[in-house]
Amino acid sequence: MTKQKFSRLERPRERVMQEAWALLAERGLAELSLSELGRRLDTSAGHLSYYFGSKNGLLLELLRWSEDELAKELALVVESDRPAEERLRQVCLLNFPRFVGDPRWLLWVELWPRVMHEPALREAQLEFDAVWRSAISRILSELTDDVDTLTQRVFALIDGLSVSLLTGDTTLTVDKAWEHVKALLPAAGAGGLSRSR
Amino acid sequence: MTKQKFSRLERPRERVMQEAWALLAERGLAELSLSELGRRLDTSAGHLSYYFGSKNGLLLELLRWSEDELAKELALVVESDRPAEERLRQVCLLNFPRFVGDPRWLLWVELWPRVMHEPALREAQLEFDAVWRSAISRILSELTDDVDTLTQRVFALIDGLSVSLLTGDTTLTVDKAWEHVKALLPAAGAGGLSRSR
DNA sequence: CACACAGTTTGAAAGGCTTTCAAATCGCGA
DNA sequence: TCGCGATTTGAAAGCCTTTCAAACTGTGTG
Repeated sequence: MTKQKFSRLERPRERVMQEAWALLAERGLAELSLSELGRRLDTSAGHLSYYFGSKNGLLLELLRWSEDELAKELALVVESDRPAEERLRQVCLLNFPRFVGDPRWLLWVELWPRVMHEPALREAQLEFDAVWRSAISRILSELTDDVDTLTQRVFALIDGLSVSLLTGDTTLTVDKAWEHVKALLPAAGAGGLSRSR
Repeated sequence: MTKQKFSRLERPRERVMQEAWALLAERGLAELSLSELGRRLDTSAGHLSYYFGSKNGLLLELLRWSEDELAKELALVVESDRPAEERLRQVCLLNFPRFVGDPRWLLWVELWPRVMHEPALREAQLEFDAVWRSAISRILSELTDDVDTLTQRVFALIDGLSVSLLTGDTTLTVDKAWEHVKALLPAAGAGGLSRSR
């Protein structure tokens, strides 16, 4: 009784993910329908709904798929022996949107307004958040005593910067975004932005 | 030829806004349909679509409606003669979500992922953002020389904190959120979070 | 080797949504 | 009072997701 549940789609699963990802990247969230996805994959919307439970189920799996991938790279970064600041920088670069409309952040943003009304989504949010939070927390513990406070601050700033990068704020670049995060770290070099007088 | 366009709905318009707002607050974005709204207002979905141009049109008007309201209060705060830090605090309190699932922030979050593909939405985003950005900017100019940089940083942090407040992060309160923003200001009192050694 | 059967796939149906449309209605200015 | 543009209605069109029965696998068993 080997559990062969869904096994037939196991290889194709990857294909579904990639196609959905591509669709998200080129057309945006509004255009991602199970119908359209089924059309592109030569299968039926009904089947996709069955396989993922629901459209939201697919979106969640898609987010999980990409977070799992990133988690591996994140572990490497966190465990490297570079200086804390450099590790934090790499975490930021890993987390920031790679380009305007990056599907991963599209999914995150889509998740937020639904979290209040759907416990399953809230759970997913907490689960994925925890990965990044603990990574940041571990690094910051080498730089500050009030780890929780600084982690919360850095995490929120990263979210805000990511939204700007996602939506295509032309005044912000990834490098600048990192500078903003770095500025939250305890004074290692130049001080804060004060008023010369 | 007095332009009476839409005048018949002008008074009822307020009622539409309020009902939509209430619906958003109690049931969330996923449940806000023109059909449901029409049902509650004893009119038809078709009419709402005609009047607002589209469902997105309604959402945009709803956001504009609430931003306009806040802009008035914002002006009062910015022009008051309290110390810069206190004015900034009031701006933050004005801007942060008032409760978990605050419709205004629900609308903001809904706006973001659509901005890349719909020029009209991008324009609205820039317009509304500018109001807050310039208010923050004006205040920060009293505290720092590099106004643009600090404004961008503060603005991003506020966004990130707002998302946390919106989704109901139990470890964050409005007061704590303000403390985070305050910590970005040039050292007026206690220094940053460094590591005691 | 055939068969049973759980698990998968299909295509159509159900029901909800937004948007469009023609027809009915309204109300202002002449 | 009438004409006419603007509004309102309700139904239709066309999309979507989800559900469902029916057909189809492939694997383990007799």
